[in-house]
Amino acid sequence: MLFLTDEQLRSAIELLFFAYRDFTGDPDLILEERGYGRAHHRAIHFIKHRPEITVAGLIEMLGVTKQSLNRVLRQLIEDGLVIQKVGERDRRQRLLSLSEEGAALEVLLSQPQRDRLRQAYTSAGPEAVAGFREVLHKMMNEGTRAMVAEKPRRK
Amino acid sequence: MLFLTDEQLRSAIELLFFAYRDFTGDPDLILEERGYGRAHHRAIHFIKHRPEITVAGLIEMLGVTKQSLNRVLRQLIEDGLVIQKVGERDRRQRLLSLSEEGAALEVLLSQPQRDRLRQAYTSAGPEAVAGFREVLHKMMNEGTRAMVAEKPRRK
DNA sequence: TTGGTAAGTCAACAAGGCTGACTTAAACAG
DNA sequence: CTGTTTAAGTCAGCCTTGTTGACTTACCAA
Repeated sequence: MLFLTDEQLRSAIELLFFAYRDFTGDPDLILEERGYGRAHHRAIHFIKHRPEITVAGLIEMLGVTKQSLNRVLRQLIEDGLVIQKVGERDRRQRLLSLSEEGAALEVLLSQPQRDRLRQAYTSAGPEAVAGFREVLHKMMNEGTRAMVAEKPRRK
Repeated sequence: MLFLTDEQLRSAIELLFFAYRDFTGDPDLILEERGYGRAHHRAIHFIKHRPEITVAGLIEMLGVTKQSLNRVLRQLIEDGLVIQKVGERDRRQRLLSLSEEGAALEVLLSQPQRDRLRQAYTSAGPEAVAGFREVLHKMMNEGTRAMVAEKPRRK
């Protein structure tokens, strides 16, 4: 298999490193203006796309500890970007969603990332995109795979 | 363009997040045993594949400050994994390369990542791989693109 | 000989991970 | 009803890895 040389694999490691670095670098300027970091961005992203997610659910998505998440979540709630609602089925739960202000920030933060992807996708074409998605999908751990929602969902 | 829906772009953001997380998670166990972190891994990777790189060159690749790199580089040199050689053309330069021990650790660290890629590549097939690489390439910033060496090189 | 450059270092700080211990409130099992 | 488990939140302390700023030493080059 010619496409599986050590050199191919090595350069894929670097491709991932550089592409991911540039990709995540985009929102940092906006975040910094508001005194937030990447951890805030990640929380905002998942709350946006999985409204009414529980704290435990968010912890699982992000793969961090409760204490680590709590630090950024507390700020976001205090600043009025994230809204907590007591669970109806289980009143111990706090269901999380974005306020209008929070949703606005999410759009602002993801805009440069979507622009970057759109440009790369357009230039590479649909078949390349399908391959891109397929490889990324197959790179994930078994348990992780289920976390990529193909359509927005609650939990 | 049907493949450029907002939903497609959003799920690509998550695909990248999860795939990259699992991908970089692999070597962490090995690193921890030796008291190293990801920063050490990155330095080792680039020194391995660009032997005789200068300190300034490495700083540029990694996109970190001299002080930040120095902390991990100092350890690696003290531990005998990285070797410094005074530059011949310019004696102010310190040319970096891995000792045998350092090279052995590099192999150990990159093994799970190569395994993961090989498995994903094999399962997805050559055309998907080509698309994967193309999109990643086009996602990078202009200036970053030149840093992915297609063949191992010095500098 | 002088000015710029490569490397290295010290100090201080911040973000964002972690563990461990503990509280409160609610759900659940018996 | 009682006791246990669970969801969330908090405090304290630690680590890694990034940052700025200031400064030294050695070397190159004009």
